[in-house]
Amino acid sequence: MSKTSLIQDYKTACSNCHLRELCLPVGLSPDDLQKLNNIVKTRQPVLKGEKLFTEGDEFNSLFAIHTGFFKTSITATDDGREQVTGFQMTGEIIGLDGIVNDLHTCNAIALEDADVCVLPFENIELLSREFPALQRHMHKIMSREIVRENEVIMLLGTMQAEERLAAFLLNLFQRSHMRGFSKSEIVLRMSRQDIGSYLGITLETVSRTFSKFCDEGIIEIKQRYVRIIKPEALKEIFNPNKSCQ
Amino acid sequence: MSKTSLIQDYKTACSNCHLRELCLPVGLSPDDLQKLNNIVKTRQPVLKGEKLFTEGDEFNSLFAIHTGFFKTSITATDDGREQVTGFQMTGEIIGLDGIVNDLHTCNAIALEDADVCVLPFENIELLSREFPALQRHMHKIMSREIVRENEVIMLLGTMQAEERLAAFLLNLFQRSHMRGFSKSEIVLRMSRQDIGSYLGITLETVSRTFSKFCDEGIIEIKQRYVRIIKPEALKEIFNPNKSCQ
DNA sequence: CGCTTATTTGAATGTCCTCAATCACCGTGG
DNA sequence: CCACGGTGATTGAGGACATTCAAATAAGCG
Repeated sequence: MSKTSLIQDYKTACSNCHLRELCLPVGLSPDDLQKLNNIVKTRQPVLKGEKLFTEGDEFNSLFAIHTGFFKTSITATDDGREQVTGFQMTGEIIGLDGIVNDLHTCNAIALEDADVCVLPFENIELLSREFPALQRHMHKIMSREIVRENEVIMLLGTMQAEERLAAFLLNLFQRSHMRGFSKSEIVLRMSRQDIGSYLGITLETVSRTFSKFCDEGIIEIKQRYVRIIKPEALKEIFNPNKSCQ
Repeated sequence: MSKTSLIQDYKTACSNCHLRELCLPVGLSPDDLQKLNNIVKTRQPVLKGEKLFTEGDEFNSLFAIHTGFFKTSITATDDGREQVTGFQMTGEIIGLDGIVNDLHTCNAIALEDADVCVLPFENIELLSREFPALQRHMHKIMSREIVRENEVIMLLGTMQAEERLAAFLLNLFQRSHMRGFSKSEIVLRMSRQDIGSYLGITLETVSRTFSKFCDEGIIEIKQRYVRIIKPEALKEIFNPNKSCQ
């Protein structure tokens, strides 16, 4: 075994990856866990601004984000309109949209330098047949994505700008906090344009709404640095009619 | 074997169901196909207006629509806002959102009298481990739902009212036509309120936009009956900048 | 046939968008 | 080190599209 492959084996082994609880928390015995290491083919770097995959690319693998931050987007076939469909961080899986037609139907772009674990889908299906716990986990991951998108649809269908931005911030901070970062401070990895696209509003409205929150003492914001001063106020904006029920 | 169970076996057998190509088109040998019949537990009627499941219900099964038409919706936790997340017709599978937390996270309501096949999820997982073709099919169904929701997000995030309604009509007619119905005529099963909720606009805007399409000779509409006169015009509205690219 | 609900249409209002200018930041090169 | 250009973000003013509120009409259901 070459030195290179030894290093790679070490680097890509799920069994001793500190992200496993986030990424593949299937309850397996230590022996079975070794087999799970076969699920990862390689670790692949993606530089900031680079595309991991694009609409129309052949689908072979899912990707688990080891480090870094991505956005996914789709573009209207005819005019060039872009719609950001999500932001993904450490431990999250991207590429699920590609399974149905063996083609990726969205773009995944790194918003900071990243490393992803390449999970060949054939491996996943093979191992899923062997390990019910892994099978169940894959089903849950897909279902979770469906539920997440349901929530985005709700946001886009019923909320106005301030509510959308409050929901966005709360969600981002919650996920960031789950990964061991501060509950109150964050550095946004995406532009105002990206936020606006995701929330179905213009970048100017994003900026104006941030400023409004700032004036009201709810957040502190300087460019991409955000600090939450009054989380309750954000939750109140997110659920405006709470007291009316 | 009692007469009842014989009838049920006959009624719910996938192997001789005329919808199989729509619902479970997995390439299996006749012998294997017999085993697939075990996937369906029962056939269950749902009357118009009844709920098949509700947010918070325990999740046990997916449902395949045998006959009928459903809407799925979610409601904001605090105020009562409803967001319609989709309309489902014959051959489509509902309930995928429930897998992740073993709880349904949306409501499924019959918009006309319906029959659904109850597919216990444990059966699906068991048979999926045995039949790679079924496993692959289930993955594709979930991925398809993710892609569908991506398209809804695009619609809600970037399109204006006329485009949304054009996209809605084209999608509905296409799916209806795939099931052997007319390419140009349809009877809507849902209210203007439901359409508006799905498209993120008010019922008044739905009505006004229908009237506008009517004035322009693109469609003919009388209450819930719709006839498409100029499908190209609808496609043009859906893709406004086609000629500019 | 009468009641209830769904749909259509109108007028006024409001939220967000568009267009435009200014400002802040970051990296580059002088 | 600082000036410079480019990109990203903020802010303002006017306008457009969709909403809200309201009334009238039509349709479905007992």
